[in-house]
Amino acid sequence: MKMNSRRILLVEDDPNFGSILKEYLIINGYHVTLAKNGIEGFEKFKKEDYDLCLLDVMMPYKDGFTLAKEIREKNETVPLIFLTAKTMKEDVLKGFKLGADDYLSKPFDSEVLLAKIKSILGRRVAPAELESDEMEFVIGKFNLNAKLRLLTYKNEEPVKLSPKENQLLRLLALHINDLLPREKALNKIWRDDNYFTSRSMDVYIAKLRKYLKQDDKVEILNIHGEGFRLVVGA
Amino acid sequence: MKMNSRRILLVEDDPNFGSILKEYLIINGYHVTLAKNGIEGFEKFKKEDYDLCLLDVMMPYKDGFTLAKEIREKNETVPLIFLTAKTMKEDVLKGFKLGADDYLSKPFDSEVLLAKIKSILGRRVAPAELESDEMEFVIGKFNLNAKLRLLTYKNEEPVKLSPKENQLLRLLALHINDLLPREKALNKIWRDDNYFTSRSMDVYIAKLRKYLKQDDKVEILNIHGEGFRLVVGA
DNA sequence: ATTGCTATTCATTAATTTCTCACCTTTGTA
DNA sequence: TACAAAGGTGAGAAATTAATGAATAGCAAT
Repeated sequence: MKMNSRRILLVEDDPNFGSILKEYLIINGYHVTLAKNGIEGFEKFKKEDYDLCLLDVMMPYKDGFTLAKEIREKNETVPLIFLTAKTMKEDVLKGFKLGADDYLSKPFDSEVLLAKIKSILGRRVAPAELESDEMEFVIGKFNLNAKLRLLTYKNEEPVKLSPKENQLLRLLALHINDLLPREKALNKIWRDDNYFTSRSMDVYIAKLRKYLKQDDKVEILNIHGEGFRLVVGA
Repeated sequence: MKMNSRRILLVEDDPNFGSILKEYLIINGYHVTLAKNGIEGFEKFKKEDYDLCLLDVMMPYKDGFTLAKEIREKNETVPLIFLTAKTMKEDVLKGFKLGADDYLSKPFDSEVLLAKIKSILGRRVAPAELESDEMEFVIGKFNLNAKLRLLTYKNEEPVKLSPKENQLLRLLALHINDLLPREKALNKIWRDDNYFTSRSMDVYIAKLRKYLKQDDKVEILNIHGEGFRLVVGA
């Protein structure tokens, strides 16, 4: 499929419509979190970074506008698209005032929604991706270019890293000499946390250790039950 | 009221509707140029820079889509909003593919239009994101003249490139030695991003590699899952 | 209608990446 | 010490993504 994986927060109280829409968006390469009301929506929004929010307007407990206002307080720029049953002009204008990027009346065509999402995300510069956009690291005698996924030892030929190897090493480098909690890496890179993904991560640690073996000042230590630590000795 | 009088090109064949809309936008602080058909619209577009284009779809001589295509050839980023009487899904999708930022069905509410215009102009990104207009490149022993679409090796006869070949090679050259993300190329050149356009791009990469084969210091490398990299060796 | 160029689609094959599992070692703790 | 949980690692299988020739479709200008 696509590595696209922009994160979308979908807040929709109708469980049927919500899960169908969620599926549709997932099929089209997005990473979707579904919340079934405004309260839950705001909780999820605070927990993770999203590239776009799709908000139903009519919801119990907390309507889409109130939610939008709260989201705007936390984040000035995240694009918002409102979904609404009725097409009332006042509502539309209210939505735009809250910083909506678009407005769709239900029932709407899913392809049109997709086109709008693409249009909005397409012209964004940097998505709410990683905590830092640092892409070059010095790790002992190694040099990591995370953008090109190249690991270079001294002046030798660079080694090509796979996406996962690259992300993991970059994350370790961001925490250099410090603990990188297992859970954090699993959430950031695998976006999932179960027995198998955890083992998968161990496999990647093994691969990285093999790459880093050339410089014996550099090693990846395990902290039992906690995570890993990339250390660069004196 | 507003000191940053943004320029809007309005192309609308109905003179009544056109001038009313024009007035309305002017009252709201925009600088508006009205063209009464596609031909005239394109003439005006070439003459001046605009911040946004409002295009009627159904027009005599030259419809809004054709005009949009021509505008896109000149300018990859200017926001386009289509105005249309009929709301046909195919039309909407076609519009988005041409790089529409939005789509409004007549009759629409002028305040809604205004809100959308504000929304679109408000989130425009800084010039950093604006592509350079560089048209001549040195790529190892090759020379690319992107304006004339000619690729020359040393002093040999230039090879004529097709439009797509040319755009792709130019984009690679703009990112020379650096990553050109697949998605970026697909959005810029194909304005769409699906399995088939992606394969199509691969085909073009193959063609370019064939052209560039003469200089073995020049190659297009793939970064699996990310994109391509035009490298010029030492 | 025909030609010529351009672009897309398709079919294969190849390369890369990720996941899973088996079996072994280490660590923490009762 | 002994047991359970956590970690280390090699070896494929499974899935994804890319390379590329060839057929097909589109389109503008004879």
